[in-house]
Amino acid sequence: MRQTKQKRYIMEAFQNYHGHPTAEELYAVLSPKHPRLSLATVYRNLNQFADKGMINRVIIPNGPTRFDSILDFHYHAICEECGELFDIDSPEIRAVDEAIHNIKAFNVSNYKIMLYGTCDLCKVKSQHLHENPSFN
Amino acid sequence: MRQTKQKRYIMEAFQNYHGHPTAEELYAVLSPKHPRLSLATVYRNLNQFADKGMINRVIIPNGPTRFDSILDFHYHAICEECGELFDIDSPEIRAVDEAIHNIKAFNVSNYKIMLYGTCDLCKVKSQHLHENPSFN
DNA sequence: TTACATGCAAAGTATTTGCTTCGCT
DNA sequence: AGCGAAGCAAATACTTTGCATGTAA
Repeated sequence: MRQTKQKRYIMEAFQNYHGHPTAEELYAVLSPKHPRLSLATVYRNLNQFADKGMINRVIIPNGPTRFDSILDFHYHAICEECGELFDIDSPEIRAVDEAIHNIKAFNVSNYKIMLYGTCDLCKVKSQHLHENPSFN
Repeated sequence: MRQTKQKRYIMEAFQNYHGHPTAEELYAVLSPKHPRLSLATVYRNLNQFADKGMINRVIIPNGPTRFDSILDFHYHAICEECGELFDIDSPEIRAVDEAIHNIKAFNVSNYKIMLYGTCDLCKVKSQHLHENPSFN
């Protein structure tokens, strides 16, 4: 993998990005400063980084692929209220992973899991709304 | 949901289809007998059936959505050799489901999981190849 | 210098939608 | 009769690819 300034720009923008950007989102950040950068290059490089294991691809059902800088073990969860993607880890999640490794059938070598629920912020919001319907 | 002959054709083709068809695959089966049937109608009806809980939508990472007639609890697994999608159930899989229900964070209300491994047929094939490299 | 990367536009894949017409109920 | 559904084509969303040019090693 050859060093290019595009690769550096993309990796830098990715690391400064809070959350889990899509290729388009990174392109939107980079495009103003680097008008000649093309979306295809962003896609190509993010895919290359992911293939090399430098970053994580998070496939979203019914949505664009997002990328994740956390390489350590964790799960992903989508908040059904706000649509945001979150990184999740806990002892209970380790227990899920362990249970999956116990599956004997099918030579299971790998898996993808996506959790759906409510993030902390949306949980608080709906509580306030419940207590005071004019809250927004 | 209004009764139409298209709905009947699609549901019938779906039930006669062995495995997990995509909208395109069902359309390919139906199109010769019903040349006026449109792919959009197949999509619209499969989505309607799924929304009504009559059939199951199986979202495939990097691939077209497949549909499943089994409504009972089970998981899905993709064979990494042949690409086929399989229905899976076993006590170990129930244990995974249980472990997921034990997750306290994020108010997890739902999840999607896809297992990757090797199906029985491909397992046998690769054993034969191992024992006799000319096997095919 | 040469092989890989980029930019750009075009194509690809999967699916949905606008709109007119059709046909259940 | 009225309104949801079908047919068709076009649009959409996301992503990849072909090809000429650029540039890192």
